[in-house]
Amino acid sequence: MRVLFNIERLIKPSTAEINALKSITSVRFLKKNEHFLFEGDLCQSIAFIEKGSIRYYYQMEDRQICKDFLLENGLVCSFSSLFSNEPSTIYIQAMEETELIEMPYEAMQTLCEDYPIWNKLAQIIIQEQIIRAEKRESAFLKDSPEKRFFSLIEEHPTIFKRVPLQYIASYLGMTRETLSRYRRKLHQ
Amino acid sequence: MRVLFNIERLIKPSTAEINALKSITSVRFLKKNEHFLFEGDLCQSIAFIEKGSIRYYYQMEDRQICKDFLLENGLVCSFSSLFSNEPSTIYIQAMEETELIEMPYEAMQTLCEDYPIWNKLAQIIIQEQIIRAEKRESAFLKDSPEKRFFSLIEEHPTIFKRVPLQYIASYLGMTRETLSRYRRKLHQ
DNA sequence: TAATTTTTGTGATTTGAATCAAATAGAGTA
DNA sequence: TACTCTATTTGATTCAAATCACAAAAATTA
Repeated sequence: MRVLFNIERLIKPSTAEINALKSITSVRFLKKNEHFLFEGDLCQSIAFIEKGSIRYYYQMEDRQICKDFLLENGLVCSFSSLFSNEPSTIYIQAMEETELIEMPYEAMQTLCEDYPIWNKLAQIIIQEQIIRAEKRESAFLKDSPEKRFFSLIEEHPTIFKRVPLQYIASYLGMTRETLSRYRRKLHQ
Repeated sequence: MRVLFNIERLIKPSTAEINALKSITSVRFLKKNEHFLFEGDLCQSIAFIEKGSIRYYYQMEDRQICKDFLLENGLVCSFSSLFSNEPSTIYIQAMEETELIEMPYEAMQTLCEDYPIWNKLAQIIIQEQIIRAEKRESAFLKDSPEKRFFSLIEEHPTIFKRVPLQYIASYLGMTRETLSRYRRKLHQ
């Protein structure tokens, strides 16, 4: 698993610890446009992206708004549903054929109790979420839509090759037309 | 401590557990406009607001932007500085005379190792942060500035009595003039 | 209390992004 | 390959919020 390879660079689990982790994971395939989670569902598991891409979106009356994209090694989960045990307010959907390594949250909690190393990893993951959220908030507070566009191009140029532009536009808080105009500005 | 009173409603710590918690706390007073943390500082503690109010803000070249406000029972901390061990990108400042119950993060980690109940509380707090961050992000994605203003009025009407309007305006991502116009709309 | 400073409110104007309306390009399918 | 459907681009127009300029109110300070 690509995911394990990356984890192993971060922390150094023993074979026993790895096997314990593996024992609670399962592989799940999503076809293009298939959903991992619907609005109203209870999120009860987390998953790593082994291959493919995922988007999170809010369904409004007349349009969809992307909250996030994830590529390989990304962690798929509606944390607010998982933690509050309330129905999800977002949809989570595969944008390409996607392979996930999934684990039930309950099994994960037991694993973390039994293996401190995985508890440590869980903590790191949660902390990353908070850091990510702060960055995202600051982008909306400090930057203009135009600035957000140029920052995204700089930090994640690959996104533009794998994600439909209309999704990116709503992620940046602008219309497709406006995104298109910034892209034009960029090329000439 | 008001904070303890609230914690006790959430979980049921024993006297020994409470004493262990108390042993790592200290009281800290901030005068109006005094800072809890400056940009560039390393955040190494967390604090509860016993009395008073706090704002978080980014200092731009020509203006300040409020990222957040906290009142009594609020948890004061630059999580991204604390978790990443990097200098803070925000200022944290008292808006009124403020009394804090502070604890060093390191001592807190030890406490959490020794007393599972406090580890549990720490987890709950972290989870709340993530839920809060998701709500805030969705407000920027889904709502217009006007909608954000009316939502804030509904959810936290008291804020308007304790927080200067210019701070609230930047928190909502608008100018003071625009906020002033929405307020007028509200009154007549 | 008056004087000063800071904050908030109001009107006029500008501007950046949304909306509306096609046109073009591209992907998927028969 | 042609046909359909969807995504993207482009232009014209509208609109909401920013900016600018100043007045009024409130808070601080002398």
